[in-house]
Amino acid sequence: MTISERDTMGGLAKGLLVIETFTADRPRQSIAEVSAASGLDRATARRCLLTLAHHGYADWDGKFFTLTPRVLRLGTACLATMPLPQIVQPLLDDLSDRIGQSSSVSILDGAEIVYVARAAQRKVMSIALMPGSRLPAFCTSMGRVLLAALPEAEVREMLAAHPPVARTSFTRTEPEAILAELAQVRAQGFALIDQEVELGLQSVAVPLLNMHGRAVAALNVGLAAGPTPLETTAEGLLPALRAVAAETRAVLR
Amino acid sequence: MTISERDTMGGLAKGLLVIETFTADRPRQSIAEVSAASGLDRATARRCLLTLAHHGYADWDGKFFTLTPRVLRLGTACLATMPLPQIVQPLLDDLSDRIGQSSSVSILDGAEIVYVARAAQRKVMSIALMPGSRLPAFCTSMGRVLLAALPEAEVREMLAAHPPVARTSFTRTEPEAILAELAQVRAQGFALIDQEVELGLQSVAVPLLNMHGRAVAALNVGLAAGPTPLETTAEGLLPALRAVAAETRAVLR
DNA sequence: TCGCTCCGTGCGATATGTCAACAAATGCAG
DNA sequence: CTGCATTTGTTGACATATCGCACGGAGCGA
Repeated sequence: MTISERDTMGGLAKGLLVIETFTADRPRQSIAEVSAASGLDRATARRCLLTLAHHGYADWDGKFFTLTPRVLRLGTACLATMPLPQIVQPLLDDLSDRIGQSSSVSILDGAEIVYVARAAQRKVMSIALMPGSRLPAFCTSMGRVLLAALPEAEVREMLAAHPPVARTSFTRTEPEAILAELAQVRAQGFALIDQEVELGLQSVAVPLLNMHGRAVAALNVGLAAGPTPLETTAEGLLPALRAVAAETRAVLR
Repeated sequence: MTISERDTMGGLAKGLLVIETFTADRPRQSIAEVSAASGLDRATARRCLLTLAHHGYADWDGKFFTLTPRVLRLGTACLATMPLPQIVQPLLDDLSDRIGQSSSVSILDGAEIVYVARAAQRKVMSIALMPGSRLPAFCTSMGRVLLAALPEAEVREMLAAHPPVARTSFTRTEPEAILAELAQVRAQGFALIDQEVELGLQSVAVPLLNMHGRAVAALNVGLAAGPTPLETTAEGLLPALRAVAAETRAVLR
């Protein structure tokens, strides 16, 4: 059950590391840049890049490497293995249609939430969210719901390892304040976020439990901040959210 | 420029192959299953899987392996390196808003188109499309536009390598018919699809050219099939599509 | 020309793939 | 339930691939 150091392939891990060095800031990299970004030897980085290029995962103009859409296939191979998106997408579409707001489903990956399905309605967020998009867990409604399902010690560790960074003046960043919020979320069964991710954006999230009662994902709806208190608006939305959660429960494992 | 067999890492290629063996049909696989699906030796497949698990790309319950959302990060690393999605997303949002239909941008990857940005409006398609989703190029409006930009010999080869499969009774599958369509698309500068992907779904696409005049992507809008002839509806939509294409041209490389 | 950085390559040490053997698990027939 | 056949996971040994280091050469700016 435990993975011994002996039966693991360094080359594979290094190659994946190389892929991850490509970011929006560095879409085109030379061998030396990848080497610096990954900490690998230049010769090794070169072999990784050439391998990626040879198999169509990267393009090479003799100097710079770029990732190709072929790499996307890896990610979607993963999304495709999740039953969740397929199950919830129609429910999200329907939900968004009825309440007139964007709704999303995400799961937790470390200290981040990953969107796995989304029905966009009107645009309130400045950035486009899509399946695969990531946001920090600590300041999002879905993140709060998912963190609340974890042992407190684990969350404390996570916050220490990834110190919260404020995104707006509303963002709570002190670990103790966040843990207190989580306790409340745990008690009330939903999370409210008021402009902690982005100014003007509020949201409500509930956990999606599987058949064993474990929170495997979260469902939220976004709102444009208005004069109505968030609590009041949330009251109105929660039944619809809970209805979706109830519908999915039986089919999630 | 040419990649010699000597400077490639077998392990990396094999690991990526292993990741790609996970599909919607086979989300949970044992070592032997992966070995069979990838053609690798059981011992090798085991090492790949253990490596993936060790680095958080896979989960292991002692018997079956599953991919984790960590793998998604590879795909999004790739999406993030593309300037295209960020550039076109706001334009798509605006376009969809004005014409009241879903619009998307995709690029060509082999014989498939890959969605890189999308503004969903109402739901006409049975399956949810999202960035990263793939459809065959030969029967989609965006695919036709992108194939039309390729040398005919290349398309002919591609059609031979990936024989078209009919998705509806409207789908053209004979290579010659498709090539004829492509010639027309090339001549008129846009593509129309009438229920070749899915019954009840029509669409119009135009190429997005970069500053050098090369078609690097395609833009489309979907329509619910109705009594109005597709040509007529398309007439009305094309100016808006072309306006977006013109706006993006200067910034695409 | 010099100094610098970067790319490609040769080499010894090490990691790793392949193959075969083995043990445990599984399935099946009676 | 038993015995047998088959599949599966794991391990060991050996040949080979690959890593990381070091070096040489090319490009480039001063």
